[in-house]
Amino acid sequence: MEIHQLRVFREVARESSFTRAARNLHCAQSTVTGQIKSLESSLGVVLFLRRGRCPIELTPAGSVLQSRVDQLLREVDTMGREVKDAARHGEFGHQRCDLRSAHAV
Amino acid sequence: MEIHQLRVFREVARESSFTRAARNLHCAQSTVTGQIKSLESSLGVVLFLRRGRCPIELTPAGSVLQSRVDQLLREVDTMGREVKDAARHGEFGHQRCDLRSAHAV
DNA sequence: TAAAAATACTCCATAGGTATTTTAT
DNA sequence: ATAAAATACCTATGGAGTATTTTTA
Repeated sequence: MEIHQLRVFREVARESSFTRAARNLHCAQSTVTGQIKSLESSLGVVLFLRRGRCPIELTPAGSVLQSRVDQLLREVDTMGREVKDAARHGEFGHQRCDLRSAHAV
Repeated sequence: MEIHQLRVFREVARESSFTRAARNLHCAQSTVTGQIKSLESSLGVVLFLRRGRCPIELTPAGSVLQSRVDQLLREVDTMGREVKDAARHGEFGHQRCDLRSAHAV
């Protein structure tokens, strides 16, 4: 289970469509299929019932994931923002914060 | 930022050492270095101050990440468990839960 | 038959390893 | 000198694409 796979999952579940999710995510439909497949195999569960035709349907496992994934991705994004903020205007009374020189090789 | 990178980060921060983290995670020291580097580059920040010698030290950005990552990974693991549980003994009064046949190709 | 997902294939990026070098104590 | 991290290099996996096939409403 990886974060980028959860983002793909969220979009597929929201759209009930691999094709529309791919359009919204600016990637190929086969990429979405692959991401969902590898997410499913890492979890050991099937998340969507495919019927060769839109709209696809969530399995019980997929429903549970959908009910959790939004909140989790929000927390991930918040965490990322806070980490970046700490690097930018963070605690410089903390000695040896040579982040800029370390960054600018 | 990916989940496996956050697991590596958590262990490095806990141990204050790339080498010990690698041992605990059963992987090579250079793998840990690489994971932390790619995490840092995806976030655009430096997380550890390296001094060619143990123990390494967290930057302000690294400290913020450390203060959040445990909780987040716990939620990830909980979510994974719940998804698997839903597939195993989940809502079978929900019609067409043919997960087993879909699984056993 | 038409729209959507799966598949086959190719390509490239990167995860992960071993061996070595650099660095700081 | 020694212990730890960085680096160089190699391989294998998998992410991402295009083109095609399969499926079902």
